[in-house]
Amino acid sequence: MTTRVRFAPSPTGYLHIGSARTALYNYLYAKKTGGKFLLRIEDTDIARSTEESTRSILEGLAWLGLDHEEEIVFQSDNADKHREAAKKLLAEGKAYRDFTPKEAASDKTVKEAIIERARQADKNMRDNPYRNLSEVESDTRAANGEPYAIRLKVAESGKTSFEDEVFGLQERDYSDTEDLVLLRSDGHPLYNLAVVCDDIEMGITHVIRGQDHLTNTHKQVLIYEALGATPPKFAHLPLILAPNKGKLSKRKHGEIVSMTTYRDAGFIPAAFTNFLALLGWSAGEEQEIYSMDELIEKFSLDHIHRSSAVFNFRENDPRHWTDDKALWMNAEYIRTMPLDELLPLVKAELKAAKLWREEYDSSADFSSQSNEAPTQDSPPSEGGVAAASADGVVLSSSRQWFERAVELIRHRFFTLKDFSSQGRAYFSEDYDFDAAAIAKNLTKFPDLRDWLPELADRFEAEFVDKEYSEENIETLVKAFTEEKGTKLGVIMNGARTLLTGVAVGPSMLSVFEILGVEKTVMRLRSQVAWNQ
RNA sequence: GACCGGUUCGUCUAGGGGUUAGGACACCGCCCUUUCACGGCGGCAACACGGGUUCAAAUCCCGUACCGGUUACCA
Repeated sequence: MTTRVRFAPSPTGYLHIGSARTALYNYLYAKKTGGKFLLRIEDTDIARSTEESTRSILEGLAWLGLDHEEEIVFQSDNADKHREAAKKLLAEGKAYRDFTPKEAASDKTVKEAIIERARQADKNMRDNPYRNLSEVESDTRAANGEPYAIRLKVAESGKTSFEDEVFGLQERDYSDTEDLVLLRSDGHPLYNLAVVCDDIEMGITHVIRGQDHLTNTHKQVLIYEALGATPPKFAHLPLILAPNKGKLSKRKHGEIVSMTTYRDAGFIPAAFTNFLALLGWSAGEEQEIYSMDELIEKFSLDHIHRSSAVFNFRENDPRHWTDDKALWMNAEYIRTMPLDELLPLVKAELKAAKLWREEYDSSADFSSQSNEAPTQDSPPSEGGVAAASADGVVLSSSRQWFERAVELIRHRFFTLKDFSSQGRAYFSEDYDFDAAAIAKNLTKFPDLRDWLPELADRFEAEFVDKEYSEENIETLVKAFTEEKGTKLGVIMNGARTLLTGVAVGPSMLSVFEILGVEKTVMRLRSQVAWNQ
């Protein structure tokens, strides 16, 4: 039997990080077993479900690359079938009509009422006066138009049990389970009934979902039994907690738990997926970087943890605004993933920041050069820019230049956003100067105000016909430094600040070279930073 | 309250009767270097507590504490 799993979010908000992980585990399990990963939107709560949420969730899944198979099932479309099932159970005497008037209450008071009720000691779950109403009276009252809900008639004694793939044997005494409502008095089916009916209908073999459904599962097992269906296998996932080990909620933690936040913050889907996979599961080895294929290969339900994980972040700390490990992993992907996979992502980021130039896509002005991306091993000084600049042309707009620039600057970046912020100076003349960099590298050495423009003159004169290579640049700058009787670092860091606007980055020789002599000269002469 | 579940460095985790309790992130230090959030080396840091079982317990059992989930005509 091929496995069929489903991710079944309720569309009441964006895709939550915990939901995303649930979706991922379902996906991994499906792929691992050669089964199918299905999607069902649980929109039976008409009041709270929105189309926008559905769209947002779909977007989140697409971003993560968790593509579902078959048609999306909208639970509300199956309401008739759910009603039928409830009626069938009613007819078979496995459920009964409850004529207790529905209490009109807002969400808030409902929650309070639950807590209130919970305070009371052991209540009898079978004390509903309508539980044993005669069939005749029940039918009569219904025929008279009296509103009623349909409740499952849970047996007086016995217990439900199922073997959870993660938590092991689960048992619950019937006396701890109330006669749950299957159908509301307004005729709308309730979650537990809808889930069971749909899972049966969709042929779901494994239900993989959050631990918060563990007690629901007992109720659902009861419904399966009443319906005469065999329950699927269940695997409950530990929860993801906030740093204070409390609930990680949309309300309290806002953006930090939304997938769109990570997409918009410049995360790489593969990196985030990798991070998520390790939050509650481990292959039992020391490897931490896994491609999707590796995750699929190594994933198994029995290595899912039983204890919840903390999603660690520090509020009001820009450097640790989200889980450090997620940040690290994203950086790791940015600096080590194959360049040709990174390039399109950088392109998208630059496009969004209006820094993209179509020339970066064409190799037209490099007819004699190969299209292959430079590897980390190949020294940059042998590349096309140097060769091209020998003709006195600065080709800072070609495909090859773009590839080299990305390769050069990616090593210190954490997110894709860094390419358009910290790395902005590589792609635009309109970049900002970091105040700390100015203070540390410029104003501390007032002489630089004269020296750097002077250095610009040297560059201009020297590289009229000489190759603009790192080697030649180094010779020139070193000579200049000695002449001024200062340290190389003073000149280099001053230049770095003017050329890139920031205090960190790759080797300055590479920076000079990648920017080309024209921009170098122009920026060394600029007084903009000095006037800030 | 009741029912259920959990507890290994700050965080993610490995280990499931005999380990100097391993790795990763974060943090700190040193090195490299023209700076640096790259890289290299190193350091700090954990078995919740109390009883048992056993020659031996982080590991098995019981209890306690703490944390979490559920307890809706929400999902």
